[in-house]
Amino acid sequence: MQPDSTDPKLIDVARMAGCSPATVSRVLNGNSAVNDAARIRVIHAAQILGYVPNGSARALRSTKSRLVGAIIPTLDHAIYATMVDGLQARLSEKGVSLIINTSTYDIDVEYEQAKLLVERGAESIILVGSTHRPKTLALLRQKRVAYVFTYTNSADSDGAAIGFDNERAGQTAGRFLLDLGHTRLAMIAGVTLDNDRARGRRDGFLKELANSGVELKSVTVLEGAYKVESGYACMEALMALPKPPTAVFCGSDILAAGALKFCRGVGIMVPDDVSVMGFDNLEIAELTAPELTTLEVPSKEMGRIAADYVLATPLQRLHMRQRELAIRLVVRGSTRPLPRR
Amino acid sequence: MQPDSTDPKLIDVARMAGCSPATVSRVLNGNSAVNDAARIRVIHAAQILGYVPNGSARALRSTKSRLVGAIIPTLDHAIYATMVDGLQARLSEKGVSLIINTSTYDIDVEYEQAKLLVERGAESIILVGSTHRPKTLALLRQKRVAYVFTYTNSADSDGAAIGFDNERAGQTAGRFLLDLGHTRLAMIAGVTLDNDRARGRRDGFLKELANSGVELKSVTVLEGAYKVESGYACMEALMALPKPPTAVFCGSDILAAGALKFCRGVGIMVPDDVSVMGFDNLEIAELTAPELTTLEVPSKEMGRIAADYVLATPLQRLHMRQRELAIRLVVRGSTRPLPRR
DNA sequence: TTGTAGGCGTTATCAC
DNA sequence: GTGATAACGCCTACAA
Repeated sequence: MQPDSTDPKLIDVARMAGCSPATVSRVLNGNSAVNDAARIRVIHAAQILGYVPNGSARALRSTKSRLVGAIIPTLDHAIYATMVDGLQARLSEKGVSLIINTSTYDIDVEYEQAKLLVERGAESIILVGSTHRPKTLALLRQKRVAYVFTYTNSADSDGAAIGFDNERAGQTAGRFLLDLGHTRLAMIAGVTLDNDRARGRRDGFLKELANSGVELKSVTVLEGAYKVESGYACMEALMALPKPPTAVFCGSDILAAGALKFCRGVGIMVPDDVSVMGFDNLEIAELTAPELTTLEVPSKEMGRIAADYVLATPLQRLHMRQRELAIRLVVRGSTRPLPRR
Repeated sequence: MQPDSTDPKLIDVARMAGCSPATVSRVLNGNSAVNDAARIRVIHAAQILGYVPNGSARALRSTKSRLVGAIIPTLDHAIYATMVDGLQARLSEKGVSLIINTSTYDIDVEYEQAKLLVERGAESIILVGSTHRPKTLALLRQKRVAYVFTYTNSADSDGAAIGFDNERAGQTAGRFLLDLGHTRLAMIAGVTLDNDRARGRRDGFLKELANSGVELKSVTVLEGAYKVESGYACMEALMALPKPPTAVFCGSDILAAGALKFCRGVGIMVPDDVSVMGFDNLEIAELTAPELTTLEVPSKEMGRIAADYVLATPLQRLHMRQRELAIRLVVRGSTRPLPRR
């Protein structure tokens, strides 16, 4: 917004309404009691002049910015876009604006963006996962910016966590495939570097297999970025093994969709030749052929709950610091019991 | 950010560096010449103190907020999420923050959000399409906020447009299907109310058919929200017609995917029984079976170009006000020539 | 090259 | 219930 001498300010509204700036401010903020007649005049004057308050001045004087920040890995993954959609919708209802930043899964980039958000006066920041640079969290604490981890259930001492137990989710997947009778298993995981969610899912999956007596050295785990091509390439590698798996757990529906695509291309039948399981329950999970068995992650709800948390008072927050959401197993056509041979 | 007496301010940095606030400001803004020794001392002091500038005070004093707003219909549609991803990435490189708002396709909601963005001091605003409330644009003009339309090629007198000709895109789709020999055609369009993009695609499609002598009253056009279920339901309705179409153009890949899903469920073969064409070239277009023939919309690029526009100086912008991007036809397996009977 | 001083638009603290 | 008045933290002439 360019400065402009004709741009009406609060003082102009006051003049037109025949009162002091203080009264206008009171009306605008709905705070203390103001005479009804005066209130009407102020509202009317503001309307006529097309007055729009200056948020910067407001923030400066009141130390309340009504700004919240979010740093997510990317918006190109529906799971995060949906979370942000829910977050924004809820914040918007309360007149709070959301600044969004993507870190491309890089926690150093995340730090830089956190700094910028602090500078902009963000009152709270939503982060993804629980793996962050110590200096990032130190900065937020020092500047008294509330922060929330999402997609995880492990909060640190100062922040909150809204999400689920990725390790348990991985176990659930493992159990499901084991119960189907599969013993030759493999996993296409997301990149686990600096990514507690991907790591948790993998560890939980392997743990469940080990608990059931599966030899872990027989379980191939490949890692790939959350892209269709990665899923494709990893599935190709898995099926080229001397003893290919009969069931593959993928760390994301995107990877699973890529795996399905590979199978379709080379004539491998899913689920007859191999069962494929995804994670997230994205829209695509219902569009592939066969449709994907997967674990549903409540992204939209997570965004809404994160919004509720940051909108709450510090006192209310105490009861909201740990919020674990349920993960639902969605069984569709991409998995089946291991046939007896 | 809560106020705090121990929170270092610019003046504290000045004291520690043994210089005046003005010098600190100059160093921070990299403006005028400052003695190297002093510069070093300032940077060092800021570092030690963990100084973070107050964006509100900066914005208030300099009337430059380094804030840009975007109002999009939803983040649950990959096409917008991707555009925002590109937009944010580019803005971030220049230290500009992005506030994002979703309008849920409602131009009255859009107006409210524009007001809030103006209040926050957004210097520019990215909008989708060219259909907006007159008062929305009037507000932006009055407050001297630059605005950009995306996904369209029709700018108004003050704004810029970065996108493509939806009508021509619709024609392209029509021509493609006609050239394949189809004459019994139908369309599953997006909701056209207040949506120039959906309307343009539909009108262009019908225009091309009419130009080629197709009786328009024989062409069924259904409208549905951009959801899988809508595509499914509309396709169901189309195939129940006395003379079902042999080719269906969908206003979005989402709708097309829903259409495909319906066909798969009831055993209608695509493309043998009916050709289905999408729009957008989303990731899902390569994941369905058969894969979707579609028109590629350069969402990511649009976001980047929109960012370049708002980052440009007013003078540079003059050459960037209309930017038409190419739409590419992507032929895959969901369409085929009409077999001779 | 550096410092001083004034004010950006608003809200909080007082008196009245 | 209302009005002066003084900041909030920073930038930017202008002066030195």
